[in-house]
Amino acid sequence: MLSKKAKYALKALEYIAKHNDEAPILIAEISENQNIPKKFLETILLELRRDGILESRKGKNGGYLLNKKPKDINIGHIIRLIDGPIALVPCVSYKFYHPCSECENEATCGLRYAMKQLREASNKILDRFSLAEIVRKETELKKSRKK
Amino acid sequence: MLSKKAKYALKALEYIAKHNDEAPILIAEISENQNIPKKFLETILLELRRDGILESRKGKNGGYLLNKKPKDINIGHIIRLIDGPIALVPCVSYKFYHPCSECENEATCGLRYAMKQLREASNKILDRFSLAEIVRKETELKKSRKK
DNA sequence: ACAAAGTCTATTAAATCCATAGACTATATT
DNA sequence: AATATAGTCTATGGATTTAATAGACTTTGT
Repeated sequence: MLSKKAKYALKALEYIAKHNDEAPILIAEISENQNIPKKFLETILLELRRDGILESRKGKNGGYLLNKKPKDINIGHIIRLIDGPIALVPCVSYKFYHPCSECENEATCGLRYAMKQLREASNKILDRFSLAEIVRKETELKKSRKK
Repeated sequence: MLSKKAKYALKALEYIAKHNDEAPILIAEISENQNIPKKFLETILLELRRDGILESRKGKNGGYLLNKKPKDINIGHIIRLIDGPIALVPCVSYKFYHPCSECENEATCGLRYAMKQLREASNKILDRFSLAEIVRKETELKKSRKK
């Protein structure tokens, strides 16, 4: 499961993406609208800024802005940034590769083979979803609901 | 990532599946061969037995046996049993469904839509892998290595 | 000068994970 | 019947991670 932190990060980014044409967005505003503890959110946004996803401005009229286009912000990337590997075992992770301590032979491990298939399928899906796509899908779902 | 417990469970089952024609298999034997702390393994095997995957015999000549055919033991099931949901958010989990506390409208949530696609892709892969398939793949990989 | 806003580091409380201890029960063998 | 073997069960402890908060600091617009 995603940690709350990761979910908060995604929700916050979605909120910012939706209001991105306008002025910088306040932490307090995101916190209230998305029901995220403000102090916790601060540290999350900081992390996203350090990664280059967000840009921030201090002082009056300050706040957060996207530093990339929504279509270039991939949700798999966000999840990995906050929660670490998506793969279920370290020995099949690209970004966080690390041999499994117990395994003798990685090349012939049947379980690893299965986990690799799973990772590949997961990545394929995650690659399809950028922030832009999430927002687009959401408005589409809302429209088809109203009818 | 899988917990150690889940990985131990899978490794232990794989070991038992490989030796299933013969007499019941000792906890101690699995522990030594797979490098799993014995006491920890006890509790894991107990859990698998309670779920009906394993059968046990007490006393002399006792030990553990599979209670199902390897082809009917699905690794997704094992992972869910030990670690809980595979889905990344509770609101798209079949087995552990639970609405996301923060979300207002599940039906129109863009993130949920993405997570649902991911869950479906994951399940599709996991359904392909039974214990039998894992063991088969492992021996196949070993053969092609020797050539 | 001052108020608004983000920055940074440290700390805490609760939960979860990994592992172990120890007393108990059932079974086979002699 | 006695004994050794092997699983059962409950409780507990330490380590790590997660979620959240505190508080002092910096930057910027007016």
